[in-house]
Amino acid sequence: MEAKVNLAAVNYHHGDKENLYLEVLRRRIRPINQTRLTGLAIAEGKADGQPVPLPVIFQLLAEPLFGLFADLEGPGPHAGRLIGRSLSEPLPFMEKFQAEEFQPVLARFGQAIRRHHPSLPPEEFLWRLSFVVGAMQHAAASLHHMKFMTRGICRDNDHAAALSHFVQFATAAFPRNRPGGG
Amino acid sequence: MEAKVNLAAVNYHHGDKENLYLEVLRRRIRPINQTRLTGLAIAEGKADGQPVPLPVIFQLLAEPLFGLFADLEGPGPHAGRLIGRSLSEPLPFMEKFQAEEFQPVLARFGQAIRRHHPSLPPEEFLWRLSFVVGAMQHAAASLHHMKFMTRGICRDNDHAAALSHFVQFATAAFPRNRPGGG
DNA sequence: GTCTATAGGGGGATAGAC
DNA sequence: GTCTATCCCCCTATAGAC
Repeated sequence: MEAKVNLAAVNYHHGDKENLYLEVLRRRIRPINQTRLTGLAIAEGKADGQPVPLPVIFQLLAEPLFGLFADLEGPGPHAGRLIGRSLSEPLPFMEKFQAEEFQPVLARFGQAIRRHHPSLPPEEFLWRLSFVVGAMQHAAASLHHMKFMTRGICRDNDHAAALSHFVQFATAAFPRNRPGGG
Repeated sequence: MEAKVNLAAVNYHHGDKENLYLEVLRRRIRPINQTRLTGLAIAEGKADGQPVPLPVIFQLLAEPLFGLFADLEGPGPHAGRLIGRSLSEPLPFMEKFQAEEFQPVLARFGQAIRRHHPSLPPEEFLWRLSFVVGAMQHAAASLHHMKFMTRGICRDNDHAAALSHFVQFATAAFPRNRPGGG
C-alpha cells in the first residue's frame, strides 16, 4: 500500500491525532526547556546569592531556542517553526499543554528577572515579560525570512545576531532607572 | 442538504480554499492597516515637520489591533486571533501575502521611528523593530488568556492595559540615550 | 503485543443544471 | 452568470489478523 513503511501503525503507538501532536511537540520542547532551567540553575550557583545579570538570564532563555537554527540541515529549524506555530494555536487543549510545558520555565526565569525589579508592580512586570517572550518567539519564527522582511538588510537564519540583539533588547525592556521608578 | 444555506457556492465566488482564506484575512487586515496609516499621516501633519513622538507612533500602531478586542461580542476578537495565527503560518503563499499587506505599514512606521534614531545601524534598528512587532502580535494573540497565563494577576481581554503597557515597552526599546550611543 | 486492512466521515473542487 | 449535485481523495480510527 505504501512505498517503504507501514502507515497507520502510528495510531497503535501514539493514540489519536491530538495525542500524537502533543508528543511531537513535547519531544521538541522538553530539551529546550530543560537546557534553559539547568542553565539558569548553574548561573545562580555561580552568582552565589547575587541576582544573575539580566543579559545572562535572557541569553540563557533565548539561546536554546535560537540554537535550533544553527544546523540548517537538521530538524531544528523545522522544530522551531513548529513550536512557534503551536503557540498561536487556538485549539483548546493547547492552553493546558502550554501551561504544563512553559509555566515552570516562565515562573523560574520570571523570579530571576524579578530580583532586579522587586518593586515593580506585578501586573506591569508580567506585561513586560509577556512582551519579551513574544518578541523572542516572533524572532524565532521569522528567522528564516528576515532577509525578505528587511529588504536585504538582515540575513536569513542569523541566529547569532538574533541572540545578541534580543539580549540587548530584552535587557533594555527592564532598565535599571525607569521613568516611573521601581 | 443543509439547514439554512447553500454550501459550496463559495467555490464559485471565491475560487479555491487558499484564495478564500486570503480574502478573509485581507478583509480583516486592510481596515486595521488603513487606520494605522491615516492615523500616522494625521499625526505627522500636526507635528509640522517635527518627528512624531515615539509613544504616539506606537499607540497609533497598536490601537487598531488591540481595539479589536474592545467589543467581545463582535467579530473582533476572533479576527484578532485569526490574524495572529496567520502570521505564524508556515504556508508558502503567506510570505507574499504578509509582504503585500504589512510591508507598507512597517516601512511607513519604520520611517517615523527612525527619525528618532537616525544614526542607529540599519540592522540593529530592524531587529528592534521586529522584536517590537513580535511583542505586539503576541500580546494580541494572548489577550484572551492573560489571566490564565499570569495566574490571575492580569485580566483577560484587557485591551486598554495591553495598549498602555505596550506603548511604554516599545518606547523603552528605543531609548533616547542608549549604552552604545546613536 | 504489534501491526494492517478497511470502514467511515469530511472537505474540496468540478461538471453541469438552471 | 449563479449555484448545486456529486465525485473523489485523504485522513482518522477501529476492528481484527498475525
